[in-house]
Amino acid sequence: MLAQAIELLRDRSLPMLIEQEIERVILGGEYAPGDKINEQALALRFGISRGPIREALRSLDRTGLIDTIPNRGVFVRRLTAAQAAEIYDVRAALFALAGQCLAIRASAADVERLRGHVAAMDEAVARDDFETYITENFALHEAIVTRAGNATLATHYLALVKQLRLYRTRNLMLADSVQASNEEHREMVEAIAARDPARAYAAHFNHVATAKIRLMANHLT
Amino acid sequence: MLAQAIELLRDRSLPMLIEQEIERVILGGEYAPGDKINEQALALRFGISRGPIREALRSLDRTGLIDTIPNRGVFVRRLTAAQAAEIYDVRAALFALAGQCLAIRASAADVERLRGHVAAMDEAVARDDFETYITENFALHEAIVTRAGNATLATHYLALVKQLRLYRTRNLMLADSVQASNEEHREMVEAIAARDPARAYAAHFNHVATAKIRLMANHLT
DNA sequence: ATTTTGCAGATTGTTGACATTCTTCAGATG
DNA sequence: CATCTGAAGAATGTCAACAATCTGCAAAAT
Repeated sequence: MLAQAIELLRDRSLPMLIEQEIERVILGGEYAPGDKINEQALALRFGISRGPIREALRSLDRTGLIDTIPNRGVFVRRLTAAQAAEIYDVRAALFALAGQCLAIRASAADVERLRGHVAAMDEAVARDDFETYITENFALHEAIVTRAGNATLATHYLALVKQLRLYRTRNLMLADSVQASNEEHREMVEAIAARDPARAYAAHFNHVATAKIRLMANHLT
Repeated sequence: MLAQAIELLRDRSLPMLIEQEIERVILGGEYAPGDKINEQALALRFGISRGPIREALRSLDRTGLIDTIPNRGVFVRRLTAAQAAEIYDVRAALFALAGQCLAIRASAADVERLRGHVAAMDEAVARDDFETYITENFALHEAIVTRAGNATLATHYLALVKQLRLYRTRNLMLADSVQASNEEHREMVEAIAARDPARAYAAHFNHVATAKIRLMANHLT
């Protein structure tokens, strides 16, 4: 127990842990976009002083999850539809690059793993198990991005996805759109399996571009 | 004078100013990659306490300019050749997107401005004025990225360029490579002027990809 | 001779207190 | 009645001191 706690703090400082925790709180929806974040309240909640809290907030600010206004405080970032669209465009470019890279260097194990995620999503759709679908969906995207062999790419991509979680519309994925989305996944994975970089690039770009359109259409309702 | 200082602090807090200053010191080469950054020394240098210094460092850490090792301190980030190559690949993808976007929405004034930068670089090359060339070169890239109409894209692109400044090889641009580079600039700008997104995308991507090759070749010498 | 141990100094981590700024709202003013 | 003024309370900004950890080196042990 103690050894575990020590191990935890070996390369994770208190501000880093606090940052992770505040991020969880924000993305978990406990604070809504636009809400003010009170330093004292957080310090009290975690039983520490305001110093580490402030350090964590400076980091979250750079991550794009909060807005800091001097002498006014920090607020959960509020994304406009236009900003969300911007982020989707950048994300599409990065994801396409990831797909292209992975199509070049993917191992047989990589391909097998990706196919596993697609199959799991197929089953989840059949079972109307949306929770599993969402988990597997993220796992597939993360696997593609982290196995692409470019850590910088992965970092920036994941930062964008985090920011997008601040843009919560009625995010109820319609059953048929989910199925269509997984067809796109299949094309992505098969392009990678075929070791076809151009095809993978197109499939990955198209997937995010389509997701953007779906989201924007959803936004109008 | 006072009013100016007050105005400066209106939406720029002390930690933000300090962050900018530390960044300047790092990118200015005063600290070399791998060097340890002493909090106390910085606090003394700026005549403030360590609190704001630490906040600035947490932000710089997320920016990717420093590495933080708990209980050991912060160090100027050291980029390997492989990491620099990674960053170039991501940068190429983002810059290509910027070129594509700008080709769609550029105003006549935008095109004129871009052509002005290219012309200034032509003149600088003729005069062997490398300093001006570098300034204009950055100005052109920044103009393209900020006028592309996607703030997220600009933010991430500029962050990558900042990181690349940590990778200093013998960065003496050879005279003919500079001229070749400006020919690429001309093609980029003319593609934008022609309002041809696909051509602009290709020209911008090619420019960064070529720059990467030049840098990597340079690295082997 | 090599490794280990154990200080002493230096550096990072954290805290609580104080200074400054902002927010709120009641009361005054036109 | 609307607007302005200004004090009280609360929140952010900064600091200096203390605690915990690391580094370097000398002395001891194998």
